[in-house]
Amino acid sequence: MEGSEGNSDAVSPHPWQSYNTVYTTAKAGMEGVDKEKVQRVVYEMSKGSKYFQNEERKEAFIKQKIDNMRLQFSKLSHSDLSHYQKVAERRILELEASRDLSRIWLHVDMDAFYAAVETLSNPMLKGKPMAVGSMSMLSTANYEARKFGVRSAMPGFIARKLCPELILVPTDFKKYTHYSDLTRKVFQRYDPNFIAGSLDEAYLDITEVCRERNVKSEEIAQELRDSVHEETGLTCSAGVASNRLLAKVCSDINKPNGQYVLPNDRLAIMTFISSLPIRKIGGIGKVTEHILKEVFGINTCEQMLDKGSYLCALFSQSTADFFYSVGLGLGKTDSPQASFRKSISNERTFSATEDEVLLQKKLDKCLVILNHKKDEPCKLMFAVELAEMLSTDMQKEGLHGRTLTLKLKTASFEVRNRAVTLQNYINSSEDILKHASKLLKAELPVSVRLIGLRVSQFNGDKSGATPDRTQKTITNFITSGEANRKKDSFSDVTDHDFISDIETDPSIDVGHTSQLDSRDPFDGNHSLDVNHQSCTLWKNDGAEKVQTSGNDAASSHHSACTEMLGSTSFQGQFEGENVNDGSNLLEEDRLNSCQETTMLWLNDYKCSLCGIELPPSFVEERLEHSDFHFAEKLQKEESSIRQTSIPIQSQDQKHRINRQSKSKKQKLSQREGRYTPIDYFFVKE
DNA sequence: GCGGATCAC
DNA sequence: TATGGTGATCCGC
Repeated sequence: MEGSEGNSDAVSPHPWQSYNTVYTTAKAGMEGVDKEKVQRVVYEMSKGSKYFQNEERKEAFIKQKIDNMRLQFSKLSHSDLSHYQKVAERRILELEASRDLSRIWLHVDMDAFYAAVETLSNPMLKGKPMAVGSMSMLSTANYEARKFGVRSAMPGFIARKLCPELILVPTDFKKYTHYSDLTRKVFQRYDPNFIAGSLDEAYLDITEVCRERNVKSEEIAQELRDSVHEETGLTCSAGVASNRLLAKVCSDINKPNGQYVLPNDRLAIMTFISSLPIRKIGGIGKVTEHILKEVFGINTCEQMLDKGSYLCALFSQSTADFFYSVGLGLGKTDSPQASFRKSISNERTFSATEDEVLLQKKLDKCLVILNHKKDEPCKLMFAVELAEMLSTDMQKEGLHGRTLTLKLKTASFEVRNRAVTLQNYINSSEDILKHASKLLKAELPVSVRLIGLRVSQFNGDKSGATPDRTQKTITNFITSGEANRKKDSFSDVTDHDFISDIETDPSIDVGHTSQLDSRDPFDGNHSLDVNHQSCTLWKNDGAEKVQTSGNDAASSHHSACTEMLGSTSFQGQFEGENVNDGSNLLEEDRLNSCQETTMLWLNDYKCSLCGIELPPSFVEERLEHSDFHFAEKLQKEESSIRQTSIPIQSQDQKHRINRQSKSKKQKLSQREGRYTPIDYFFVKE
């Protein structure tokens, strides 16, 4: 399958057309963009990269999924179809009966928020194409830049190709938080229980305001937007509708600096929904859109109802319900009290470009900490750092969890998760590290570009023990909005189970509105964002105290961590390293490494390759250091071979990856690969 | 309970 | 040179 893709690449005169990126989907500010050109540039810049290859792999997987569904689809008999037709009709009627037109929801969305804030603080940027982020990743772009096809989540180096004049501004999260706070003070005046979706958007139930002041929702929206502009200097867009799903769609319609009101009228809603592309709906992303289009020919929300019988035939009930509710324009209308986090995590991608000197400094620090930390192997450095950061974060919120998940992203962008559920609840860095190490060691050797740790199943989280709370009738399901499958869908879970945790945590006020999503996803310095990681109360001004108190500590901790993290050479260690766990399996590697060592150390303490000095007593450390050079050497050789490698080899790699991720047995066979000499390093991912 | 995938921001 | 981080949910085992 991958081979045929390669062929079509060579044959097709426009190969970029088949490279499906998310960058050309219709979004605000993308009108009039030469999509063909954007597609071509993105393709040209990506072609051949590890990232690109992984995208192709995923694409092939989705195609297979689509083929499978088509097959299932074609197998449906007439009697099947008539049966499903009845089921669908009944379901749709039930959902229709749950329609609630009594509330008025407003969705506010700041226009190009980060970019707009940066322009406020530096007026020189005004009118020029600009984006916030780095050469690796953009968080947002202003409207001048969007004209060139520059988009959020696009790597900066591709954006520069599309728009050579593009100005890149690094993220400054403190600034965005400050302005976000200002906007929220305005929101609060209209709905004290507003839902902060992220730093730059919020949902407000303006039913009461409209009623009390006897004003139209349209005027409220205009007034709110004017207030936001007056108090921040920033523009925003708003959408008003009978539920949150529709309000969100509406806020996008007249963006930027505009608004759209959809009346609380069934006919108006059905008309509005009828021609709406499904991709506009929150929860329907690239893949779902693709599947629905390719398998059922569904492009608009209305068609969700037309093809209702197929949907309930091939999807689960909850998924089909979601699709139907989209077709009917139904959404959440309730005001959730609070939502509690269900997991906490920490992950880091290692930069591939690392200065040699910097690298050495890191290694030195590694050794210091290594010594301090007793016997922790050097290559678990990343895990050490992550565990410490995670533990710190957990302690800030008084969280204890019993499930630990290790996330790895290999050099070929394949993502793997490995989890354990423990008897006891943990939150110390030592405990986290102990179990993370086990999980990690079981995966070695592997070349990784990212490591992540996540803890879930918190002490006091009884959601699994009270399934009756989440088991609802179909009517409840829709009216409470769970059919939307969106993040606060469990907001109706009562909070009595969490009280013990909350009360012991000084940083959390009872009755708070949580903002789990407020962390800046793109900010390299995101650790600064302590306040948004914990639950913040917007009903109280006390939240601000929490913010400032956490920042400094996190900041200094972070800077120490970033210096530690991220180097190609360390990645190499994950491949060629020798874990000091006494395992016989590893002994051979260790011997090899010792031979290297004797060649390496001058007068028993000075490295002949880089000059670092490690006292004779630092036996383990010197061994690790040797491994480092050894891995480095291997990697250099590997990359030089890869540069001249032929496509067949990468095919081979893919097969190995696929096999290996299939079962645990395969993982064992991979481990046996340790006995294979050098060329082993060239074929694994 | 685990792991892969999808989605949002 | 170079394609992120955090959290949630669903599905199939």
